[in-house]
Amino acid sequence: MSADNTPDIVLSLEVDDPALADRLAALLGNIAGLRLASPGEQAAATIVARDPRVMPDDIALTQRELDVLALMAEGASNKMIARRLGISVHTVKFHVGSLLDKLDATGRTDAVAHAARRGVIEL
Amino acid sequence: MSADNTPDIVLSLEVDDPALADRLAALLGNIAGLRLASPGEQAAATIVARDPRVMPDDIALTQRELDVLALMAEGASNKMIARRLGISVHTVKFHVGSLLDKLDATGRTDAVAHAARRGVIEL
DNA sequence: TGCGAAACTGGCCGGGTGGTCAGGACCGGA
DNA sequence: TCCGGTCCTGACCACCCGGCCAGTTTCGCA
Repeated sequence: MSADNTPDIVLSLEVDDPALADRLAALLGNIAGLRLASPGEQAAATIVARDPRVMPDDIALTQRELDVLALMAEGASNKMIARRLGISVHTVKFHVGSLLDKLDATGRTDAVAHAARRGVIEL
Repeated sequence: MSADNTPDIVLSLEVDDPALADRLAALLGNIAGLRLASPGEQAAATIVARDPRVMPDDIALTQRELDVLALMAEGASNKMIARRLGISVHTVKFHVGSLLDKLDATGRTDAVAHAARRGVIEL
């Protein structure tokens, strides 16, 4: 806490680049009125710096995979996707499998999260 | 630029609460090695603070639900979440059920998408 | 002191999911 | 012409998911 009665502003760090994170932590470490959050502590604000990852070249999704991905992001089940695209559930599973592979995801939720992070889809 | 040859770290502010934004700007304004971004300037990192009042009205998630939600967004299965939080799979399902209810989602993928859209979690 | 909210646990079960096999049709490039 | 990629379909199976029922403890608030 500062000298006055105002509590410190608690900041948490979410910086991918370790070097940048270290520099920020060092700079912000001992500033009056400011404090870095302990792990798990609720922060008033968060310092964010994400790597803009290479994407469109790297991951080449086919049009059909993009169709399936979009419906997955809507929370649709394989059966729903099949109905909407007019194909069989088997084929949907086939595309979902390809997506999990290409996006390096462990499940459909992870796939949607990865795709959103990489800007492949917009939530 | 600092005295040494290392360029300043440029920070941009994305803080909803004007009072908090002012305090942060004042605190960070004159730190050697740090600089706040000019409007439109590309920043190395961003300080983010979503207005805490906007969302609890809308959707009031408990801390535990937020824990579970965060792990869901990482693609973790119920079993993984249970292990990471040190609770049983049943309890995880309980929280997931609450989340699906509160977020008006049909499944975990939908829940993560909804939460990301509403800014409850950051992908 | 009671009462509700939150967190936690258990069992059960229908349906969904993901992986693995198998195949066929189409099309463009080597 | 053959090859690879895309898209499509089928079957099988272990596992996961979500919903249902039931219960416990802890904590804060009226």
